[in-house]
Amino acid sequence: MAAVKKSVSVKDVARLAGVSEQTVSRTVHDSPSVRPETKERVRAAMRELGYRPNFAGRSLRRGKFKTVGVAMFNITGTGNLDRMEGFAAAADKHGYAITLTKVDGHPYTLESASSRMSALPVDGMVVIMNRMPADFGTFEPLPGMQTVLVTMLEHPLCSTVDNDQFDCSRQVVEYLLERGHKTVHFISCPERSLSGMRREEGWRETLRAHGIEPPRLIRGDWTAQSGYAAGQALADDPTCTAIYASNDAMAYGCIRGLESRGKRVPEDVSVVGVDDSLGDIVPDRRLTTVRFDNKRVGMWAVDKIAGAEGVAPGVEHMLFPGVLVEGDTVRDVR
Amino acid sequence: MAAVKKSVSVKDVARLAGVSEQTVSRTVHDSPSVRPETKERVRAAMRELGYRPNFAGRSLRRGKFKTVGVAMFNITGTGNLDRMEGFAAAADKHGYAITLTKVDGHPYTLESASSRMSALPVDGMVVIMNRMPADFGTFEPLPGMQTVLVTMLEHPLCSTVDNDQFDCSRQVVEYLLERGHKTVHFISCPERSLSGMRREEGWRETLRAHGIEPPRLIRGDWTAQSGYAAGQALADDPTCTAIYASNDAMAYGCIRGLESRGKRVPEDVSVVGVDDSLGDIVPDRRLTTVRFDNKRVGMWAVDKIAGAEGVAPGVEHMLFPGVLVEGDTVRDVR
DNA sequence: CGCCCAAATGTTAACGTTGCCATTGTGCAA
DNA sequence: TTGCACAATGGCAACGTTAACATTTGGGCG
Repeated sequence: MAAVKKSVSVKDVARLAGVSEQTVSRTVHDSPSVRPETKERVRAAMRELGYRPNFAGRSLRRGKFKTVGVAMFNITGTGNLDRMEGFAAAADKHGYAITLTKVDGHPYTLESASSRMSALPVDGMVVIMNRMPADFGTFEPLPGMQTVLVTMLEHPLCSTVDNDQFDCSRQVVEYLLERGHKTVHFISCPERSLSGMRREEGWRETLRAHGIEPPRLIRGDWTAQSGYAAGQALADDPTCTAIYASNDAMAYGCIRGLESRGKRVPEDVSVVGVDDSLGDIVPDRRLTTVRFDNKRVGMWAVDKIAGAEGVAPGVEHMLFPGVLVEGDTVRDVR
Repeated sequence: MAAVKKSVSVKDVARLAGVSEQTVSRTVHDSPSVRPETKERVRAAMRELGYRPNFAGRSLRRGKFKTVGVAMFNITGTGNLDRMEGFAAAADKHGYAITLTKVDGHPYTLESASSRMSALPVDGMVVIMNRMPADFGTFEPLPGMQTVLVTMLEHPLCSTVDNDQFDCSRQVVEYLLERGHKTVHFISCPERSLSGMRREEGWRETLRAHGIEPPRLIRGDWTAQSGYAAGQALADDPTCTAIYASNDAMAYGCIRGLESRGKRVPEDVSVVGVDDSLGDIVPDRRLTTVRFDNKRVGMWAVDKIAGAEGVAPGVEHMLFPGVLVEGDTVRDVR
C-alpha cells in the first residue's frame, strides 16, 4: 500500500479529473455553471481520492468559521444538557458547529471567558453565567465577536437570554392563591444564585401585589436534605398550607419532611417545586412544578449569532416563561 | 472612531512595530532569538491594535487544529454531562478545544457521524454510542482522523472506552450474596441498550458462577414507574430478599412499590441500584448503588487523541470499573 | 459569413501564518 | 586586519480554498 498522503486537496482532484481547481471548487458547491458530465467526473475523482474540503483553507478564504463558541464556568449544572441540546440543534439548522470550552473560574469574569475564546475558530460566543461575574458591568465583547450571555440580567453590549424566573414565581404564587391559600411559604436557595434570588423576588413581590405580607422564608441549599429540614420546621406552623420550593429536590425533601411529622400532602399542605427535574424518579406522585424550556433558550442564543449573517448586531434581551405543570401535590382549599 | 478593520494580522503589527512579520510571529511564540526590547515593542503594537492570531491561518500552516470533535446521537443521556466535563478537562490539559456535534440518527451509523465530522476543524473524534450502530463491524475511521468510540464493545480499528457494566453487576451480586442472600432478583431494561444488556449478562453469569440459577428477571424501561410495578410484583415472592435494578430510578420506584405492598426496605427486602443519579433527590434514605466515573471515561477518550501527538494510533480498549456505594437499603441477613 | 452572447472552464491572487534559508551586524580569536 | 562564529532579523514560499476576472467554445441571429 502506498504511503498515506498528508491530505487530498482540490489540486489533486483537479489533476485526476483533468479539470482546473476552480471547477473542482464549483463542483463542491454544486454550482449550476458546471456541466453535469464534468461534475460527475470530478465527483468520481473526489471519491477515488477520498477528498474532503479543508476547513482551515476554507475559513481562511472566507474569513468565517461557521462555528459558535460556548463558554461554561461549570459544565455540570441544572439544565445545561438541555441548553446544549438547543445549541446543537440551532447550530445544525444554520450549518454551524459548536465549540465547547470550560472556563476556570479564577477569576470569575466575562473577560476570561472571552479571551479564552479569542484564539479559537469561532464567529461568536455564548457564555453561560451561573453567578455574577466581577466585570459584568464593564465587560466589552471582542470586536467582531458577537457575544450572547445566558443570564436573566440585561447587558448594554451583549444580547442576553434566559428563563423568566420572576414570572415563574408569579405563576406559582398566583396558582396557589387562586386555589384559596391565604399565603405561600417559600424555601429559598443560596444567595449567590442569580436565578434563585430572582425567584425569591418574584415570590415576595407577587404576594405583596396581592396585599399579603410574605412570611419568613427558609433558606435551603438546593438539596433534598435542606428541604426535609424545612418541611419538618413548617409542619408545626398552623398558618402554613402552601409551600413553594425553589427547586424540585427541595420540594420533594419538604414533602418527606412534612410526612415525617404526620402531615399529609396535599391534604394538609400543598407543595410546588421548580425545574421538572424529578421526572421519572418518583413513581407514585407527580410533583406540581414549573417546567422550563432550556433547549429553547439555547436555540435562541445560537440563532442570535448564526442567524445574524451580516446583520447588524442589535442587542436584545429575551426571557422565556416557564410552564406550570399540575401534579398531585396541590389541593384546592376554597 | 475609525471604521472597524476586518481583522488585525501580523502584517499590521509588523508595520506598526517597524519589524518584519517573522519577528512578530517569533514574538507570539516567545522565541528566545528575539531581543527583549524588540519583543516589548512588538507586544506593545499587538496590544494597541488588539491583535489575536488567526486560527485559520495558523492551522492551515500547521495542518493541525488542536481540536477534538465529539459526536453524539442524542445529547440528553445519563452521564453525558459528566463525560463532557471529562472531555473539556482533558482538552484543556492538552491545549485543545472540543467541537460538539449532534448526529441525526437516521441512519444510526458510525459512518454518518464520521462524515458529519469530516468537514469540521478537528484532528480526531469521539463518538458516544448508546445503541448498536448498523455498521459497527465494517466501519473504518477516516484516514488521519483518529476515532475513539465510547462503548463497551471492542473494535478492530478504533480505540474504545466505557464503564465496565459486567463488573458492575458482579460487584452488586457478590455484595448481596456475601451478606447472606440466597439469590438476587433483577429489574432489567429495554433490550436495545448495550450497557443494560451487559449488566444483565453480568448479573446472570455471576449468579451461575456461584452455582445459583438466575430467577426470572423483570423487564423495566428505566422509569421509576416500571420499577414500582416490579416492586409490587416481587413483593409477593417469598424467595425474594434482594433486588438489583439496572438504574436508580427503577430501584427507587421498586422500593416504593414494595412499601405499597407492606414490605419494608431493607428489613424485608434489600434493594440496589446503578448510577448514583438520585444524589440529592431523596432526603431520608441513601440508596445503595454503583457510581461510575464518567468524567474519567471522557478524559481517557480525549487523552487518547490529544495526547497522541505524532504517536502511532494504537488501538486500545479500556473499561473503568464502577464503585459500589453503600447506602441504607441493604440488610445483612447472615 | 461574421458578429455577439452565453455557457463552460481556466488563471490569478489573496486570506494569515510560519518554516526555511538568507542577510546583516557584533564581538572575538588568529 | 582578516576570518569566523553567533545572535538578531528579514524575505520568500507554501499551506488549501475560492472570488474575481479572463479565456475559450458553441450556437443563434442578422
